[in-house]
Amino acid sequence: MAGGDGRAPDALCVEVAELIGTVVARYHEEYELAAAEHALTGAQARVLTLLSHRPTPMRQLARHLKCEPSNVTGIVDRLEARGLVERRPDPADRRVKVAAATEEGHATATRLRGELDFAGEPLQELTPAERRLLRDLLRRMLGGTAH
Amino acid sequence: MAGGDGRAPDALCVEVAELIGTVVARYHEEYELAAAEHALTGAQARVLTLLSHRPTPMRQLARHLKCEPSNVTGIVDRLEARGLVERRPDPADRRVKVAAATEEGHATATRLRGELDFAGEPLQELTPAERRLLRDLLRRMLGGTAH
DNA sequence: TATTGTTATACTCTATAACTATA
DNA sequence: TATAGTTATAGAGTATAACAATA
Repeated sequence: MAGGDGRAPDALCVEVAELIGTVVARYHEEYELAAAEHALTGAQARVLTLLSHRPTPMRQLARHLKCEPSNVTGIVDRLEARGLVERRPDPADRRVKVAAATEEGHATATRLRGELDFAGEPLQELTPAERRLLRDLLRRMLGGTAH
Repeated sequence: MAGGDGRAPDALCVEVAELIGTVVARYHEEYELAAAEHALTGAQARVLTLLSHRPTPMRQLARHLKCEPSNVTGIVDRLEARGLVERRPDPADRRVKVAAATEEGHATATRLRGELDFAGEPLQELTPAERRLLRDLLRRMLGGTAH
């Protein structure tokens, strides 16, 4: 951490950190709001979004969400009860269950994606050149591990 | 939202949106991790941080957290049980209870703050001029409502 | 009457541990 | 024996509704 190794806390860094905090807060607000409009929780919306990209075994889903596999059981249960997701067997390994979005699940995910385009509106405030600048700065900040 | 009003989804905007998503995810990871090191949940850490700035009535705390007042009762209960927070009467209105960090609460909040300096490390990747650039871009993006 | 805080209730998310069926 | 998924359990956060004390 900055300031934890003897450097004085830099006012500019603090301000940027606060701005990022604001971005994070607003991102979450919009995410939860958009999910709620489809009667989904944040966790359910995240799983549905993942599954709308590709069918995924339960275990792998847990790794993506960085939570225990037992949690995924419940989340997928609730999505399945609403007909948005289904469990399919894996022909190659009968232990594995592959969660996949149903047709209705895909439709919901698509509508969700449109509403979840957090950065879309704020980014209209910037010119294309500024967006490229922002992209490059964020890339540098996040280092090689991003993407 | 971009693309929701007829505009074609812009690859650059999508990329920036994904980068921001990465920032948000990393921010939360670090926040929860730092909180957990003090055996605090995210919500408890947020309340303790708020109270370390200033004592706050329960109702106002709920508004800050954007949740129902009944939730705050439980969070403050658990912080109070650990001696990090206390409830004080408001001399001006006997209905009000003012939650305040204890001495130990302030100490914990201070240690937490050092570890929570999310942007500190990543920002070291940027030059001071780049940091100013990033600050200005974020300010423009967030518009007048930030801060 | 309106407001503050709490209680009671129900649901979701979370981790841990034990279980089953496969491998 | 190891792995994939589930169940059981317990704790925490959340919203809703009803309540007591105070304004």
